[in-house]
Order: sequence, then structure tokens, then C-alpha cells
Amino acid sequence: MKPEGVRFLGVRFANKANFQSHNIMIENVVKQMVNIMRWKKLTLKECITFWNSVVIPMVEYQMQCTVVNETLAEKLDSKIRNLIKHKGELAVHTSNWILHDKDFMGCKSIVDLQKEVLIKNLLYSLNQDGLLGKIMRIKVASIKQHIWFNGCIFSEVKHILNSEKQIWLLEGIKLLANDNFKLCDHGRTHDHVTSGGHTLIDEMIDKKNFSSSVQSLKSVNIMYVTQLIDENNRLKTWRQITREAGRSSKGRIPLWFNEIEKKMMKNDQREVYSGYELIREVYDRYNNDIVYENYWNKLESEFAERDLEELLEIDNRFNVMKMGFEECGGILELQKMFLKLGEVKQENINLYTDGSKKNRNNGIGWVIMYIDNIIGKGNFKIEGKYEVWKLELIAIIMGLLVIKKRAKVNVYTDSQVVLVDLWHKLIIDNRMWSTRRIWNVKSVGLWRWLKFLIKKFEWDLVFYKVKSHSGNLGNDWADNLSKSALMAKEDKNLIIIKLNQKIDWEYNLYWKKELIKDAPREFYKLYNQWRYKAELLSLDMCKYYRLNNSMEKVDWHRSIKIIMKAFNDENTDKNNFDNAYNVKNFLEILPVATLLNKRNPELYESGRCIRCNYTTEHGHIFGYVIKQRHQYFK
DNA sequence: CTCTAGGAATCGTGCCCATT
DNA sequence: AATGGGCACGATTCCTAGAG
Repeated sequence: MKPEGVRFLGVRFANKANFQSHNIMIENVVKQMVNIMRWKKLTLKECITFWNSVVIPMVEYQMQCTVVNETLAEKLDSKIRNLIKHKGELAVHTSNWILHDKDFMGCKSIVDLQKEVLIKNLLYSLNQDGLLGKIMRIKVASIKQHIWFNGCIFSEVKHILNSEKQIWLLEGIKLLANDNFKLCDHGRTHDHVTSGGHTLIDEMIDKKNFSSSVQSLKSVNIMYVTQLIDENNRLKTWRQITREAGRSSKGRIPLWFNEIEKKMMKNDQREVYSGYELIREVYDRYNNDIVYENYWNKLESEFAERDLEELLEIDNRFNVMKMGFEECGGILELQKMFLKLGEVKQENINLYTDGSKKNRNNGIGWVIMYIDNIIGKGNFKIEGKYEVWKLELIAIIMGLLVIKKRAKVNVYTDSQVVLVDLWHKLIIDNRMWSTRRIWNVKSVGLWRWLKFLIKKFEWDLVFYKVKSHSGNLGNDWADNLSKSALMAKEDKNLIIIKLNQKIDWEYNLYWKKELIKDAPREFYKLYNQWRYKAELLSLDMCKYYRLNNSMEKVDWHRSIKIIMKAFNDENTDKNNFDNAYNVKNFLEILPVATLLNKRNPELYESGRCIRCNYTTEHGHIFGYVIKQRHQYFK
């Protein structure tokens, strides 16, 4: 029978573009494949290999069009688990994690797979600079319009949890939110949040009513309670509101408005309770979102003779510096250097930079020269974990930060990586800036920072490579400076880099408010792996290790290797049985005398070891005897 | 779960009738 | 002749039961 729909790049699209049709396709693939496996003579290991390398890729491809709900994903997983347990001669009640844990059997789970794929796809597409990024931004905007929500759908997850319509992006976010993963983490004053008021409608009315009121809220353009109150702190009438929105006031008055009227109105003159009264200042602040800096007076008194434009440039530069660093002693130094250099004419200057690293201490240094005169120099100690080439890059950025706008600068560096591999490819050719390709370039935020600065300050940059320790005066100076910064013990020259979200990626992965810097998919894999390990530790047999976690040092790696020896060795029927035996033994579900006695005390009267009749905790495993008998009957 | 028909609620408008 | 209250009806919007 020919399946419906069209196939494009390995993904089948149904005629109806909904989740259900794709889910059915996935379900069919799994059913069909498991059914094929069931009737073949396969060992446990062969089943898992087939599942991981054939079925999972098929499912993964098809999963790009849908979000499989958790019930269905569990159902699909249980099919393969059932088969594996059957083929591996394991009991039905064997814990599931032992099948999915990578250290044990390593059977991929659809529940986990979906989340890993989602996190990667979402971050790639949301952070794109190109067409896909634009489309995603439009999607986000239209979702916010649809559910009538002012906040960031990635940051405040609880607001989107009860939206009814199935939207791919929303379903994905909901799924990730179950595991405490988020793509944004910020407060209510952020670009992602729609401004215009400070109390949301949905905070005032019953949660159940809100979703049904969305349509009428949209038609009158009301999102905040602020919008319902006029200058005299009176609640506007329904007729007023509809007139302002430019539609007719005929028809029923919506329930949400009646509810709000009941809650907010003090008297018949429509005055609102004092708690809801508008404070003009607060309203203005939310509307304009201006952050006042209180250092203009200071600047003006210090540089009374400078003109306004220059002051503006200084202010601008200081703000940009703040975007890159945390509050630390180095910023003041950097600002001082910028002011000092500002008095010098900057034309065709040479910038020599160097970074060095020793025993977890990072240092950078730079020298600015005009012909043969040193007109500026500086060095900083950088806190954090950075590789050497990153330090070279940071040195260039810090050196550039003290140079005036539109200056012509020759940059001399001794780092091959920075110059050829990254500078030429990323900035000059501009061709590798797609998210997919540079996601794996470590510390990509530093590159975006440099690109941001170049665009902002319009320097005319030319890069040159110099050999280190070759007698070049400027380079040797920079080298010395960076090394002396390493040794510095005072905090004066300390710099802590913390990039603002405007410079770094717009969307990042957060787990419980913790920023996950790179490789989101790998992190999710690790997260799942740890979950399985936690289940292992929660077993009864691990009680001792759990309680004495700090005291005992268990060699888990070798233990697991011994348990799974039969599984990892070769691939025969006999091996299959050994494996089952080992696993059962490890999980303590072999039918030993104690267990049998517990299950059926009438039949097995004693829980003692049948060989020595000594004690229950002896270690003579009854399963051994069963194994012998089993082979005999074969 | 989604969509739609139809009831409920409300305003606008025109008509009738009484008053100024 | 002008004005205003009461009523009926249509237009419009909100909202829910029930079909598929």
C-alpha cells in the first residue's frame, strides 16, 4: 500500500499538516520494525544494534515535523523494551534504566532522543543570523500574539503551559520545561518582553477564564491592567475601551471585564481601589525603560573644557565596556587608559598584542606604537578558564577597546589560529557565520564580541603575523607585559569577562538557571545518562554506597565492565544467557532461596541457603542450580 | 481535541406616544 | 413642532454544548 503524502529529504509529509499524522507514521515504523525483529532469531545485542542504527535514525528524521507526546513516546519505548527483555531472557520487571544506560546495554530511548533533537534544533534555528532566524522570530511573535502573552515565552514557562492549540515551538518548550530546561533566563525588563504596563490581565482574573478571553482581549488591544485606567484613576467603561480600539461596542460585555470591574471598582463613580491606582513615575519608567547613570556631573567637572560630542563618545565607550565585563578593578584602569589615549592623535597606529598562560593564571598585554614611539601600553590579569588562543583574542579586543572610533590600526599578533583560521574565515570572508557551523567553535561569544565592536566603532583594521621572540620591539614588550600580569597579585588589574546577551547568543540553554555554555545536545545526553545513574544508586542494593558516598571509593568503571563482560564480548546464544544471568545477579532478582521464600512461603518454607542451610545472606545463589538444570533439559 | 451552530447579552436605531 | 422615555427588533459579540 502506498503511504499518503510526499517525501522530501527523508521526511514524509502527510496531506494534513498536524502532529497526529506524523505521530502515526512514527508509530507505524516502530511497530513494523519491532515486529520484524520479534520473529527473527536474534540475540539481545543484535536487537539493540539494529534498533540504534536503523530504527532510531528513521524516527529521528520523522520527528522533525512533530512533537511526540510523552505518553506515546513511552508507549513506543516500551515496545522495544519488551522485545529486548524477551530476547535477553530477562524478567519483565527488570528495571528499564539498565537497558537505556550507556554503560550497560545502551539502547536509545525515544523519550530521550526527542529531547536531545529538540534542544539542538531549537537553539540552532533561533540563533540563526539568516533567513531561518528571521522566520523563527516571526513565529515567536505570532505565538505571543496568539496566546496574548507579554513576556518571553522561553523565560516564563508557566504562562504557556495551558495553551490549547498544538504549536511545534510551544510543545517543544513545554517538553523541555518538564526537565527544568529553558532557553532564556531574564527578568521582566528585557527586549523579549512587550512593554506598556506593569500588571497583567491574567494576574487579575481567574486562570480558567483567561484562555477563553484571549480573543476579546485581542480585539480591544488590552494586555495590561494599566491600559484600563484613565488619568483620574477611574476604570474606563466598556464603551470607552471599544471606541479606543476602533470597533463597535455592540454585543455582550465579556466576562473578564465584569470580573475586573467587580474587583477593582470602589464606588459607582468607577474609582479604583488605592492598590490599583496608577503612579505616574512607575508607568513612565515601564514605558520608556530608561536606565539613568549618575556620573555625568562627575565627568563634566573633570573634563570641563571638552566638548559635548567628545563626552558622548566617552560615555558610549564606557557603556560598551560595561557590556563585556563584570564589575571588577580592571574596568577603571581600562577607562583611564582610554581617556589618556584620547588626547593623542590616532592615525595609522600599530597595536602589538600577546596573551600568556601559566598554572591557571591568565595574562594579556598590549602596546600601541606610532612609528617608533610607544604611546600607550597596558596589561591585565584575566580570571577564568581560557586557552592560549582565546587569550590572544582577548588581548586584541582589550587593546582595541582603548582606541578611538574610526582609527586606522595595524594589528600584530603571533597567533596563527586567530589570524588565519578564524579572522580570515569568520570576519573577512564572512561565510562561516551560520550557527550550525560555528556552534562547535569554542567561546564563539568572543568572536561575536569582536565583530560587534568592529561594526560599532568602524576601525580600519589590518592584521599582520609576527614571529614571537624575533626581536620585534613591540611584540617583545607585549610579551613582557602579559607575563608580568600573570604574576600580579593585586586586584587592580583584574578583569572578569561576562558577555552581555546582546553580544553573546540571543538564546542559550539554561538548566535550573545555570547557563550551559556549549554543546547543548551533548549536555542533554549527559543529563539523561546521569538520570539513569541516579536510578542505579537508588536501588536497594546500592544503599550502602549511597549512604557512605564520601567514605567509600567504588570503582564503578571496573564493576560495570565485569557485570557486562558477557554482553560486550561476543555474540552467541550462550553469551546471551550468561549476560542475562549476570544482570539478574547484579540486580538481585535471581530466584535465590530468600526471594522464593518471600514470594511463596507455603511452598518454600525456609529462606536459608539450601547448600549449607546456614544463613540468608550467604551468597550461594540458587540460580546457579537452575542454570545447570536448564542446560540439562535443553 | 477541534470546530461550529445557536443561545445569551448588549448596544443602536426607529417607532410610538406623552409632554412641553 | 420639538423633545424624551419606553419598547421592539436587528446587529454584533461572547460563550458553551454537542457533533464528529
